[in-house]
Amino acid sequence: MTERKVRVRFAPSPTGPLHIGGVRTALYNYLFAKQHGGDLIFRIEDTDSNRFVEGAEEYILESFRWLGIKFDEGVTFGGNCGPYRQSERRDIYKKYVKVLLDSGKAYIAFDTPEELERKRAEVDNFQYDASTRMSMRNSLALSSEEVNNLIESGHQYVVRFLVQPGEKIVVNDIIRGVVTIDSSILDDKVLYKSADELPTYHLANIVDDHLMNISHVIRGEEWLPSAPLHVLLYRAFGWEDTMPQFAHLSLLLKPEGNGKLSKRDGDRLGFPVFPLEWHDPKSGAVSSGFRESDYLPEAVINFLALLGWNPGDDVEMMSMDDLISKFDLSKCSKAGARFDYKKMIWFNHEYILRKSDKEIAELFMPVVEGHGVKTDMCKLEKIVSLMKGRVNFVHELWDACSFYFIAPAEYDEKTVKKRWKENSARQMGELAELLDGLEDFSIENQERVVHEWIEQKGYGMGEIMNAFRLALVGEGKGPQMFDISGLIGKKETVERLQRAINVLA
RNA sequence: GGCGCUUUCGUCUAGUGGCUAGGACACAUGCCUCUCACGCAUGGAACACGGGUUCGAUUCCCGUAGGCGCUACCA
Repeated sequence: MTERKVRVRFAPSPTGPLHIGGVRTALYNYLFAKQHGGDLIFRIEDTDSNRFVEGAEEYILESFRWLGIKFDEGVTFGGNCGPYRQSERRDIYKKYVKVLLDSGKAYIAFDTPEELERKRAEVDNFQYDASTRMSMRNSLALSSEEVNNLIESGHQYVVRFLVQPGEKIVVNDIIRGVVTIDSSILDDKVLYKSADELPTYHLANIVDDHLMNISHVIRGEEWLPSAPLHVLLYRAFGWEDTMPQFAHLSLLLKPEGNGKLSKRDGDRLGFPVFPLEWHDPKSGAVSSGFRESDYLPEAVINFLALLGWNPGDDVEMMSMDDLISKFDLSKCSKAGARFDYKKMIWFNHEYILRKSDKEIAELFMPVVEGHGVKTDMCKLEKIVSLMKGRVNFVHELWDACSFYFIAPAEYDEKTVKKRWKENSARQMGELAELLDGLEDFSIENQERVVHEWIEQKGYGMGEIMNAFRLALVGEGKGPQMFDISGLIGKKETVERLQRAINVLA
């Protein structure tokens, strides 16, 4: 077999925000394409006009821009296989529906949805297939005259695929190996609806993948049961020799309990399941997104890549380039993976640690300004360097370090009880005087002078430092004391000391 | 119900016909220390069950059970 150029696609339906499982599928497609120097195509599968949601397509595109997943071809990206929106490919599908009809591989059926509904209610496990099709209203059971009359009198119809029973169909899956099923369990799937002149997923999918030269279909496990049908369709068109290779990915499951991951889990446990915040145009409901919840895109990518795939070594921190070089479809796990959002938070922490102080300071600046504080980048970078290791999210930096900008309005009761002793007011008074007299207010000099003074007076290091901290911070937290006083400056340090003495005395 | 997929610590997973079954998250303890964190160290914690095959099965085979998915004129 000649080596084919790798061409893969991500083909969502514009029915709402992009689920995080879909993001992972897109990511795996991207990694696979880039590793093989291939193309990733963005196709919109909007063959169900009833489920179209305004803004969904733009949302999906924006999500991938944020995550750094790039497409080579498709809707908004151009390419030679367009149009890439299925609703704009009606004429193409009609042509292939006719091919199937003419060759007897498909037939026309007039049964209305209501009739089928009734049938399903009457007959247990009713299925439109070899065992039932001759008793239904279709072009196999009716005379061609009747069929023509029905069409000409304006009856709506569908085109169904004619499945021959009793055949073993083999699907070769990169992740799961050989999957064999009996064609008898398949039903005569609807491929086309005259009502909206659009195909269903199955037909559109096969025609497009063929016409767009797709080499590998990497998609969710929910498609595995229909893979045999797809094989049959490739065969019916005579395209079996260029049929793409399949890889069916396991699904993402709830962090706890049973079932697949849903938006409700995120709401309940406090994490997003969508890349970006989504405002539902109909209900007005707002769903949180990773971006707005302050996750770094690199962290989301890294976490998602490892959910259902593992390079086989112990390395967990990987950039997009690392992932591209290491990714391996055959190493994807077969079983579903629970969405371990706590580990994702850890990844975010690690990425904050790895980013430069400057990068984090730039992300943090709007948060600071949002609290009505004006500061300069230089100071903020210093603060970030002292504090970034303590947080999981950039916005948490504010709670961790607001004391750099704002003097404590009150003093934490428990800390006061523990750290503010009988002698504290007097000692802090001495300290204020000592620091106020300092010419050189550098961290090093403060430290030297204060330590000398503590030793000379015979004070305890802890009693002084903890009371000092309470005065500057308002509670018992923060980095080394002189890193605080040094940054807020002599005047502010002395003022805060004096205020504490007055309030707590 | 039918069909298919699947099963290693609580979670994500590595791995093997013979190993003290490895790593990470989470959890616990300790160290560090002027506090709170970070960090570091240590610890507990798994081969779903029952039959085979085999000198020996977590690993191979068959069942059972659990989990997941599909079963639309949705994707």
